[in-house]
Amino acid sequence: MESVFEIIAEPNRRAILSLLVSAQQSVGEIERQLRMPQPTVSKHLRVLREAGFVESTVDAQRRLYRLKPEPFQEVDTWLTQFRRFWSAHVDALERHLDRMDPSTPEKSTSSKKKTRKTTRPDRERDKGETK
Amino acid sequence: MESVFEIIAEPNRRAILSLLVSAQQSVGEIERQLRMPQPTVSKHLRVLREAGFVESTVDAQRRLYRLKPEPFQEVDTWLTQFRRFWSAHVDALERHLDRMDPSTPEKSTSSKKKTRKTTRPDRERDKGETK
DNA sequence: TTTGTATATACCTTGACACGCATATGCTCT
DNA sequence: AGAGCATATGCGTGTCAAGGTATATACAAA
Repeated sequence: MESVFEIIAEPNRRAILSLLVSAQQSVGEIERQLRMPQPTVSKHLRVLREAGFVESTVDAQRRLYRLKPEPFQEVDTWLTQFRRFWSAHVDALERHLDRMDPSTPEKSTSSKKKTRKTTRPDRERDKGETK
Repeated sequence: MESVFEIIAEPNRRAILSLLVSAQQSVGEIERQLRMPQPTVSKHLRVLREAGFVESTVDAQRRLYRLKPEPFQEVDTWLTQFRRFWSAHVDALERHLDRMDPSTPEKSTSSKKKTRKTTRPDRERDKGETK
């Protein structure tokens, strides 16, 4: 189990991580909310723990798990190299939309500077290939 | 092969994607730069294409592959839910460092407002558990 | 100590990929 | 048409990880 990417490739693990965003949780709570058998939860938590995604503290018989930030930052760092690229694409799309915008009917590469957060997706994607 | 996360879990595929950031490449160029057998490259490209990470155009016998932005945005969107969390942690670390900063020796929750890009990692991580 | 609860681990089976190798398809040039 | 290059695909194999079931460990309460 090498990289952080293999860790988050597993849907159940992503579910666990999402659960832990709101607050720390015990194994039992995770088990109930996600409706998965306890050994499964424990195994995934072990993987997540060893990969540094979570850490746990002992509370009597319970173990409380919470998120750790580093691996997420690692993913984000990887993503960085593609950001320039995709924001360029977004800009291209934007120019294209500007061009067909009735409020700027002529050539104009647009004059209103929009403060764009390059980190956000511009639209949802639900074109085919879901299966 | 469901999610984008499974796609990028494969190291060779990530290598291919990184290669394509700089410019579009033919299969043969990828093959040579990454030193992997041609069928392997083609197979990974197929997966990447079907997942929407790349698209190709035909140039005689060559096929030129280039990146598509959408799947990366999808990963970025997923990461979003954890950003608040990890920037909170960075802030906590920051406050902690402030507290032991000789220039602000007393209580002070710091007064200098630093413009922080929450999207960047604050440090490298290479603590144990790599295996 | 016994019983109950919470969590971790061991063992087994199954399935999904990734790879190597061989081969097919497609295009170009002579 | 035939030779040669570029890319795709099919098949057999090995590996590894996920899930299920059973069991072990640890703590708590009686």
